[in-house]
This record gives sequence, structure tokens and C-alpha cells, in this order.
Amino acid sequence: MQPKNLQRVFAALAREGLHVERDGRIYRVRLKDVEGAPAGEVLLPDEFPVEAKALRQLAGLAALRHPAGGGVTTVRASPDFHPGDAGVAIGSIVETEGIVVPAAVGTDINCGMRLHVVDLTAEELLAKRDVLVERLKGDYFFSSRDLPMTAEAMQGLFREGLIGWLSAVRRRPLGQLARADLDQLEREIDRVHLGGALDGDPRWAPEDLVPAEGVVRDGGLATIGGGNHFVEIQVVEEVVDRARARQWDVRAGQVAIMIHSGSRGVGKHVGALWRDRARGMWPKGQKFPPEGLFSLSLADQPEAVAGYMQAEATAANYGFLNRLLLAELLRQRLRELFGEVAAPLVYDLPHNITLPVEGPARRWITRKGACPAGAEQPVIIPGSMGAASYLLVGRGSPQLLGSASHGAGRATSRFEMGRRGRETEDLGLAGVDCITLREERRIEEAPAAYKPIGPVIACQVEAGLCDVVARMRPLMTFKA
DNA sequence: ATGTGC
Repeated sequence: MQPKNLQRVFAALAREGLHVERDGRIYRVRLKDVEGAPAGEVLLPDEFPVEAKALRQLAGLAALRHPAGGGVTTVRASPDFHPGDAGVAIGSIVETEGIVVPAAVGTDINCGMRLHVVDLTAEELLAKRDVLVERLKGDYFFSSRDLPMTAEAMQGLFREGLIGWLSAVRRRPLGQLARADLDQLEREIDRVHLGGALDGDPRWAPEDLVPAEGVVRDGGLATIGGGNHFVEIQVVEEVVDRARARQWDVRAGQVAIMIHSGSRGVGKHVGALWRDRARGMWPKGQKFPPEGLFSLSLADQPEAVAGYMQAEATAANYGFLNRLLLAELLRQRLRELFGEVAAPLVYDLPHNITLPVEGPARRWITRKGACPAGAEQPVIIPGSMGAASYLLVGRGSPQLLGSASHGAGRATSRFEMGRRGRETEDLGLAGVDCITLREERRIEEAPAAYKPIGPVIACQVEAGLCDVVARMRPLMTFKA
């Protein structure tokens, strides 16, 4: 079955020098006049519309090379592929050799997902819905939370992630962290991708977050952030893979907590700094890369490549803690309302990050809105606030370089959703319990803004990228 | 995406 817009999109792209072909669910796109560039490959469910802008961005990414040597070797895109507004399509997975591309990951460094299960049924939880919502509004939209961090904790966090942070907090637990179960947080580090600990350095963090001594009062930690980020309370609707679900502590009928957030202002700080540095270091007199996707080359700027990787890691470490603390605030509220209820971490992982490929340190994979899906590894794919979300297990397939999608994918722009909201079209919000201080957010992020999650999941299971372990349904969604 | 910013 042909998507309706296919011929039109292919013809338009051909006129501007892009060659596109389709082979079942795989689309390949290539810039005709760039010798030796790999084709970008997209996996898309049948009948999903193909967006010209996203294909153009993918072809540009595939053609990146640095004049001093090195370039992009492989480009793939996941089924939630859609155009990005910083020149890189969301859902892009890019392997580079000898270069890193700061703009490929952008400013939303270590945006990712976290999933907990809670030993409560939906009925038990909803019986106290109103008081829970009131308290969480205070926590997430400020005022009632108390999370001061010592200078040592911030330094430890930026330098070595959750491990460094936790050892500093153990020495001097402040505010609500004095009520946290630090032993449990330490045990759960096993369930954070890469141990939530990358080699960073405080020198890359915003200055006000790393004072020489004293306490950071409001470092922006445990904040949800805008756009598609959320904290959602769900119920496990169906367990599909019983053995694995048992192994991961997941049972049908349980409440779940799903968190989608990133490194907030720290990622913005690092991403913008290195985007500008990469531009400034571009060899004089050389043609600029498409979309401002300046790279740093190991051949002539090895210290810049190392510096960027350390800076990205610094921001990524903050992203891991941001999600951990969003969950910890919720766990503390649940304890207040329901007593000592268990709420173990299932998994936490980034879908916006550059990681080295095993072997000699000259190849990297950047995922921009694509979830790592290594063999036997938990994969978390959220649907919209009106649709199911999924816990899956990865299969390490090379088709998307060991990745899966990071969601259903946006179908309609924020701007267009605003217009539809004013026309009072049906945005799929019936029955959705969305808690936010901004009415426009509810509209921009309404279920109708997203593609259907079902075909996105089915397409990836059929392609052998991952298998479903459990499906969750939303009970209430917090959006900043 | 962003304590959004020409």
C-alpha cells in the first residue's frame, strides 16, 4: 500500500537533487551530487506519511564530512522519524568515524525515559488522586519541594554522575534527601543505563551550579521541562512476556511511573557552547556543512573531540539525576499517602546522546530521539498522554544500529495544534487527566498531535528490533 | 528542546 503523498514527495526531492527509493517499509535517501556519502535509511510503518523536510535533513546528515578527515559512515532513522527544528530529524541514528557532531545531539542532551512500578492498584491510587495531585503540583511546579545540593554533590554529579553525587549526599544529606532511602538509590544504579555515570567535568557546567563551597538552592533539578516532557502515572494494562516481566518486577494491574525528561538548562548550555565552538573551529575557506552541522575532527582537533565528549557527558550526568529526583519526589509523596509502598526502578535510559562504539576510540553513535535497544536490554517507548506506553526488550538488531524509536513521533506541529485548538477540533483529550499550569501545553501535546503508537510498536517488533514485555495505560500526566 | 527570544 502506497502512502498517499509518496509520489509528490519523491518528485519534489528529486528536483532539489535528492534521490529517494522505497523498498517495503525501508526508505533510502541520498544527495545525488555527494560522492561516496552513505544513504540515510528510514524504517516506517505502512501508510505513514513521509515528510520531505525530514528526508532532506537525513540526507544532509549522511553527507557530512570534515575537510581534515573523518565523516558520517551510517545513518538510520526510527519509525517516529519527523523533522527537527535544529537541522537534524528526530529519530536519527548516526555513526561517525573520526568526527563528532555537537549539533547532531543538539541541546536536549540526555533526554530520556525512566520507569518505576508501584505496589498499588490503580483503584487504590485513584482513591487519593486529588490529594496526590495537589502535592505533586507543589513539587513539580515548585514551592513545596526542598532539594538543596552541596557544592560537593554538584561537583561529584558533573564529574562522575550518580555515583559521585550519591557519595557526596551520603556525607551530607540535605532537605528532602534526608528522607530518601539512599541504599535503595545505590542499588538501583544497576538499572540505569551506563550506571548513570559518564566521565564529565564541572568546568563544562553553568558556573552558578558549581560554587566552590556552600549549597546550591535551586539548581533546576527535579524539573520536568517543556515540550513533550512529562511525568505520568500509569497502570500496567497487560503483561506480554511474563518471564521477563517477573525478572524486572513488573506485574499486570500495578501502578507505574513513567518519566520523560532531560538535562534542562545544563544541556542547553553545553550544546550551544559546542555548537558555536565547532563553527568557530571549522577550517578557514572550506564550504560550510548543510544546516550548520559543524563537526570536530580527530585528525586536526583531537583535544576538541575529547572536550566535547566530556562536556556532553557532564550534561548527561545531570539528566540522569534530574529523572532520578523527579521519581524520588513522587516516591516520597506515595509514602506519605500510602505508607511504605515499594516503587522500584525498572530502568532509566537516554534517547538523546553520543556514545563511543566498542573498539578503538574513533567511532561514535549519536542517537537523536532514538532509544538504545541492545540485546536483552529494557526499552521504554511512550505513547501520547491519551495512548498506551510500552516496556520492551531490545534485540540488538544492526538494522537501526541497536536502536528503537523513542516514542510515536509528532504528527502535527505545535503551531498547527494551536490553530486546531482554537477551531475546537477534537484533539483526543476526552478522558485524559492532564495536570499543567499552561492551557496551551495541553493543546500542543494533545493525543491528536502524535502518530498512533500501535503501528510504530508493531513495525519495530516485526522488524526484529525489540519485543513487547508490557503495555501501560495513562492515569494522569503532569506537564510543565 | 531551552529559566525559550529578533
